[in-house]
Amino acid sequence: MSSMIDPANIVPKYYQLANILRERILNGEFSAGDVIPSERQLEEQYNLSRPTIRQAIDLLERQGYLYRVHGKGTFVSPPKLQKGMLELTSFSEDMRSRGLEPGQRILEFGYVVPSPKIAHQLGLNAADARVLRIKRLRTGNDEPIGLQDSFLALEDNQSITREEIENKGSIYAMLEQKYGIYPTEADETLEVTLATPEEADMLQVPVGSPLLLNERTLWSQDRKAIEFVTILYRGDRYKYFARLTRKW
Amino acid sequence: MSSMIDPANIVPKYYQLANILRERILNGEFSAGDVIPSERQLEEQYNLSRPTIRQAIDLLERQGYLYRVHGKGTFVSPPKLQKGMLELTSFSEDMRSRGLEPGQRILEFGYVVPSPKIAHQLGLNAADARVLRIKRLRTGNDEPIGLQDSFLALEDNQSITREEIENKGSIYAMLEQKYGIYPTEADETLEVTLATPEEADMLQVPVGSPLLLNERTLWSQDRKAIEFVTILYRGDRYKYFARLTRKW
DNA sequence: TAAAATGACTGGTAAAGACCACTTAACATC
DNA sequence: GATGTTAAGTGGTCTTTACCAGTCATTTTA
Repeated sequence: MSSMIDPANIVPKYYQLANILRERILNGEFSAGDVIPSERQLEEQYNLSRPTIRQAIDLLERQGYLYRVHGKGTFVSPPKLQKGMLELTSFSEDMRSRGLEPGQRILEFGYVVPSPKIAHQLGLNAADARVLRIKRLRTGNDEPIGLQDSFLALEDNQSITREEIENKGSIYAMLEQKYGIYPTEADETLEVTLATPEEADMLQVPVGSPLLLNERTLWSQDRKAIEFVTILYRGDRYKYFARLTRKW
Repeated sequence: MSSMIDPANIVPKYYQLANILRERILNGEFSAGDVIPSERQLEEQYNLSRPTIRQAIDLLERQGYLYRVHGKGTFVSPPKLQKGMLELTSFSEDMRSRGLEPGQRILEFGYVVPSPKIAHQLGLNAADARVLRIKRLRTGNDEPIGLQDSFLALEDNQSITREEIENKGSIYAMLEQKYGIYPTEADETLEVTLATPEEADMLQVPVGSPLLLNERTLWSQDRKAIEFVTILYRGDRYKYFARLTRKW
């Protein structure tokens, strides 16, 4: 037995159980395609009621670790489908997952009055709003990859400094640490554009080269718009990836 | 009261309740930001136990219609975030959601031995496998939009005819009706390419025009790979859209 | 021998009751 | 008047119990 449930722990039992089971999967005790113990067996093993067991399995099913087959059992998902559904990756996370070292050069930093389009995307009144604009050249292994133009809707009591951006790199990691807000939902579009002279210069490609334009609006867990960001990727160096799901 | 629970119905009660509540939201009875009746109130209104009520609300929460706040209540999500997570849209659904009438011209149809890359994507042994290849020119309002090349991994007892494709249009709708399999998960990549002479001819664009290449592997609810498909979109006519989430 | 029924497993749905944790507003106190 | 306190409301967790609905190997039956 890898571990047991601690009734005194503040962490809910179903959550503790989910963690234990996830461990047992990741440790290789259960591997892809294996049946895990039935709900009745887990009930005995961990001394929990079946609803609690089911709650834990529900969680792991939504996270992509397990899937159930009525009448047969609960099985471990193939590794392809693990790693948590879909990741709202920041540029930094994205680069690292591709084995590249993320870097950046800050081109603009400061508060601006948002354009009507951006105000609309962020659900703000253009009139009295001000948003933090951060424009950066993003690199992977020191090669230019994308031009990122970010517009952040911060609350009055929230702030981000240029230094923090320079040190941390990831805005999301910072918002999470400082204010406990993190992205939970995003609308994203991708389309093809051709490099303007200015863009071509920054990205070090010929004028008119095909680029991948990614626009994204991000919402936090309390349903407030956090950010509207556009990223212009070099067409020859970047491939967008997403994992889609529909499991209701 | 819009409707009541039918205990005799084969549809689970929690599912019936979720449908009723979704109706009440979409009808405008509850609007964005409103509190819906508390779980105890719903318990009385619909004569159900609280676990059942919670199961229904869980479902609507995952679908993005509601969100809960501990100690305060359950609220209707802003319309932006409704419409269910992320939709694995077929080309047909995709076009219709953009207000365009989907059309197609079948270019190739038949069983082929998959290339190593495609066999790998579908988790097959290239040697003894055969997959159904369907290559189509897809149109919106009769204008060419994309070149779709689809490779389907069908079971021995499953088949799709050219006529069915011509009449139905959507492969997914057909697989669901005939065999009860439907896509639940997909890996998707997008990148920029330039039109080859052949592609340019089909899509009616100049040779070398920028195109958006979308590659997708689809899995069914039982985690079997269903399809690997590439779609080459005209860069000037198509914008990819996705809604991303991370709500565990 | 082959088909049909059985039974023992699996997960799926549902009820009723209890207590905890968070939020809010009304109330009592200083 | 400002400040704590309390109580009632909310969703969050958990147990116990029951029965339904698929799956599959075994047994019975034709």
